[in-house]
Amino acid sequence: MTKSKLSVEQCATELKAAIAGENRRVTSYDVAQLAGVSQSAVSRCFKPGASVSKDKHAAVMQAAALLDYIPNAAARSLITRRSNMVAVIITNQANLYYPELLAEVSQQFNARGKRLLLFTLQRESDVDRVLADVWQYQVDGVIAAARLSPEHIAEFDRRRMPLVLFNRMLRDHSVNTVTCDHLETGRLLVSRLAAAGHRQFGIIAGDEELSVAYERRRGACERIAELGLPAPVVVPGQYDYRSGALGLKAIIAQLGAVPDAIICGSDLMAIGCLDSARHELGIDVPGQLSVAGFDAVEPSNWVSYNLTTLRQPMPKMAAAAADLLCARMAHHDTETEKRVFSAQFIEGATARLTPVGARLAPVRTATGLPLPVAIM
Amino acid sequence: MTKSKLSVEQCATELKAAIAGENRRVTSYDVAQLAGVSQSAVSRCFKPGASVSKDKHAAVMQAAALLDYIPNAAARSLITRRSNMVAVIITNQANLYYPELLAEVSQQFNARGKRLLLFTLQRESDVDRVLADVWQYQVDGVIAAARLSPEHIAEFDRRRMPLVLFNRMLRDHSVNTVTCDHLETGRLLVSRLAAAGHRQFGIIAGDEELSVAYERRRGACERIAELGLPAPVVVPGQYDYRSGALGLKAIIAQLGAVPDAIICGSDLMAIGCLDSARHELGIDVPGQLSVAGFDAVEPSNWVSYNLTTLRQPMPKMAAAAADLLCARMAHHDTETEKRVFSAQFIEGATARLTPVGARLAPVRTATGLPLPVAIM
DNA sequence: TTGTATGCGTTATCAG
DNA sequence: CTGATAACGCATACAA
Repeated sequence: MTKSKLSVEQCATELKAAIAGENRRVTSYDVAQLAGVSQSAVSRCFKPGASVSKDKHAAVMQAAALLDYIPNAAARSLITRRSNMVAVIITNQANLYYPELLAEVSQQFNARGKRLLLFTLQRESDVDRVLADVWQYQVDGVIAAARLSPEHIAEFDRRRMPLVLFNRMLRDHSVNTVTCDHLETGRLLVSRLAAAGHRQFGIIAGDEELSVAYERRRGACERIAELGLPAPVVVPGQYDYRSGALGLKAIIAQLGAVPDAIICGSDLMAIGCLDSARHELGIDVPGQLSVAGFDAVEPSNWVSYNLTTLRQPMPKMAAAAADLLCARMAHHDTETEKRVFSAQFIEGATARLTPVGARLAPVRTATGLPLPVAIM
Repeated sequence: MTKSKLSVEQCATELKAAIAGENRRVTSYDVAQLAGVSQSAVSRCFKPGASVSKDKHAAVMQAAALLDYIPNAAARSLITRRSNMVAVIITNQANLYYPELLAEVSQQFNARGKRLLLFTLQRESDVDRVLADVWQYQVDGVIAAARLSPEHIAEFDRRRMPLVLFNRMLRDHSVNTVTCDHLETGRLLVSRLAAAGHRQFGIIAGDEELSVAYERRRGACERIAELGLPAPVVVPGQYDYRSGALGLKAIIAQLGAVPDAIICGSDLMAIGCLDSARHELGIDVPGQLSVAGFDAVEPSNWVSYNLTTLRQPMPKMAAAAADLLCARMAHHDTETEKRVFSAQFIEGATARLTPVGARLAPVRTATGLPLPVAIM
């Protein structure tokens, strides 16, 4: 036994040397030769539910280990037509929640045996260049946290490439989507602030080409109108820290006074607004002015800020995106679905709030589908 | 002309239908057939420096466009033995500078025609599982911002897989590395603080299994000893916000007093320390206590903090990593190189500092190689 | 259970 | 410049 094993090892070293000499990779043929079986037997040994006898399996695995053999994913994907890779397209915003998103999505797909091919966009316009790569690399599906045009969507359809949009809505298009109900979230924030007596609102919006920013702003405006409050002052922003200070000043200038509350399209802007109000303009927050944001990025929770904000259930959203995409990859004919989550209200300490009295209306989904999970 | 073109288009639609019927992909053979050329001609048309006649090229490209043909990267990588993919292995720390790293690295490699296969580690121990995937996917090289054991390094060598360590040092191992001179950075920080009169230091270290944390701490301690200052109080931390407050209290408890300055292994800890000092313990920073961090993450620059810290030149480091890896991928026999950058001192306002008088000693590299760029 | 033979879609080689 | 042909490394239908 020991003797035979030794000789196998000797053969292995010889074989490895030969392979290195030919300057090629270790293939299943090499393993087969060393183990004294056919190439297909080796292939089967590396396939989960294959039918191989116990001792043959052992022999193959030993040979494979001796040769440092690992199946070649490129060759496999060529024949199986699945690469087990998923592309993630993500805009390179200063958005502090993207790392969290990326970490969650990565974890979810790894758990499902998929690897992530990462595409970060400097500008939204890079998406065309990136898509060409996506097609080349034969990924099994795509998660897009970037703005896609209807033409892009059409190309996904044409190529039958499974797609899940993350926090990007595209009206009138049948495409898998995972989002928060940002409209409802905007409404909710106004409701809570109005209940505490705030009447004059200022809004620092994000880039309204983004559905997230648009919906948050629209939800807030809608609710303000419904409640018969004065029209809010809306100024644009870029989702970054600097926009917060600029927006605050623009609102004050436009209104000729400090409003009761400022709603910012993102935490970054809220934090910028807060810093400017407190340290630059000497405004008491929340005594004189309430400030609220969206996203609950890590710094919003720091003692210096303790921001009133709304948290997206990122882990659940990432899991949902993975589920949706995997389902679509398994059966191309599954119906598209929009999963809409609701955000969790974080009271924080930058807004004057009264304890929540009335329960809020249930979150509605755009498709009328049932809401998977109500986080509130 | 128009007539012939029309007929080509008709053929294209027919061909596409046939392909769809056979449920297969569009291949270079299909394009060749439609364009009336050989398959090799098609292949050449998609290769940058190929020799194809002008009109043939045009015909092929037209046919390709009509059929939505894109070369299959898996098949290409099978024959060329290059996948044009680079793996990035990154620990999923709350480290706020990782998104910046990822964005920069992504951009750098995309510019060089490489795609990123992303592997995020929940725990450092996941690295074994991840490496198996790395071998499978036939990536051309690996950027690792994670802790690798000498055994791991050995496996990279054995498989002749190009590797660049990012901000991880491995002593006594010949491996491409891009880092900041964290030792010098620690020394520098102490020098500046000592020059301003700080004598009693506290240090909140990071996880010292990480070379970054270890070197920052050691550099600081070394310099403190050299200057003949009292021994610093060193407490452990986890690189996160919470560790800052815990560390501060531990230092005060251990010392029985508030030290002159606290050096934190990361900005996150410095910010946590700062918040705790100011808002929890009522300590005046920098009047009573100076606080400094490392990394210059985005929040360190916010008005509420304006942290004294040191910035790693991330764009240059990412570019260096890409350069190093690409060089190694092109010629496997290039010598290993350690590129050591120096950090930029950010004065901020959380430490009492005197204007810099004496110039600092030049940064030294571990290998004695010239320093590529002195950022200071 | 096992081996044989074939094909996945491309690039490389070589003769014309 | 062009086309035929041979790899690349694997998975799978089929025969044994």
